[in-house]
Amino acid sequence: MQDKYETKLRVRGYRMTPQREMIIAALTSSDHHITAEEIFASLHERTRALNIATVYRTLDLLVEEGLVCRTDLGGDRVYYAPLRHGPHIHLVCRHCGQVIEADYSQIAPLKKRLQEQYDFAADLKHVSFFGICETCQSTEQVEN
Amino acid sequence: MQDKYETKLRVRGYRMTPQREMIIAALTSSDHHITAEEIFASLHERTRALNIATVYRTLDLLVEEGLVCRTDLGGDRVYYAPLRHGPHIHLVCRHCGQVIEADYSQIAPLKKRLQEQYDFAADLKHVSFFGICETCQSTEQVEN
DNA sequence: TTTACTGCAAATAATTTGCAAAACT
DNA sequence: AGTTTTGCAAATTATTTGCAGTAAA
Repeated sequence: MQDKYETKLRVRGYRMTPQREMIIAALTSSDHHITAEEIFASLHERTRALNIATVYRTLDLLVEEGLVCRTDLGGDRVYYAPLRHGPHIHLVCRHCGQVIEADYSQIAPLKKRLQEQYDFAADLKHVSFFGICETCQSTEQVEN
Repeated sequence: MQDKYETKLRVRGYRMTPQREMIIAALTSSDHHITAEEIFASLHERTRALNIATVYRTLDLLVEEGLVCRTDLGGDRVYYAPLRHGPHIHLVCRHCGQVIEADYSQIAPLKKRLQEQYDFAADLKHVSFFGICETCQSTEQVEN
């Protein structure tokens, strides 16, 4: 699985290093969105051969090469995820922080309408929407 | 126009100060989204009786009181705008930075669908979508 | 007079960067 | 060997905060 990433990077002229291998492994083994800091923390407890700056640089590289998706899930940290699932929507609960992944087909009509009516080519492939999830709706009052 | 803001704040027990007046005036007179730094800069060139920290604190207050909308338009700064228009969508061009305001009705169906299918109450009142605007589409290649 | 509000300067905190040393190919 | 990549530590930058002084009410 990580092999694909490594092969692509090699083919494109990048070098493969233990650090990059670790980071890719951490990314692909996590099935959720993950921050640079989380990747660093999970790896750093085993080996000291990794620096947080390298994590950021590698993530930037992976995003630029289109192998990883960078997502804003609110808050101050940026999240990363492998692209394997393809486009999807993030439904981020403001109360419990849970992230539900909704089907991309949900916004296809919207994308079409924005193009037609505003001539705007919206990139909705990894959009995040904020709100309140089912569980928290029953607990909290909905301010909507 | 600003009077409404000031009245509401007074009624809710807040004090009215020259600084808050200035900030509210700057916000309401700007018909676009504006950053804290921009507000500060525009006011500070006339009077030294204003501090950037006060701008941030006042904006926080106005947002908490529901009088101003805080919006993430990508990039590292946060944008603010008076709520007068009511809910709307921001279409942010990644190329030229232009922000088109699209009608909220565009996403009403999406909101409904997310509620039905995922039991998720999405807050889409001031959503931003990133993409390429008409002008830039003809200039640039569309990576979509 | 009371206590909210402001100014100032220092603190945060995620991310970035310069540069010399290390290590892929 | 030659160039990319890394580690380290310092820089960046929007925003926040502690605190003492100022000013609404």
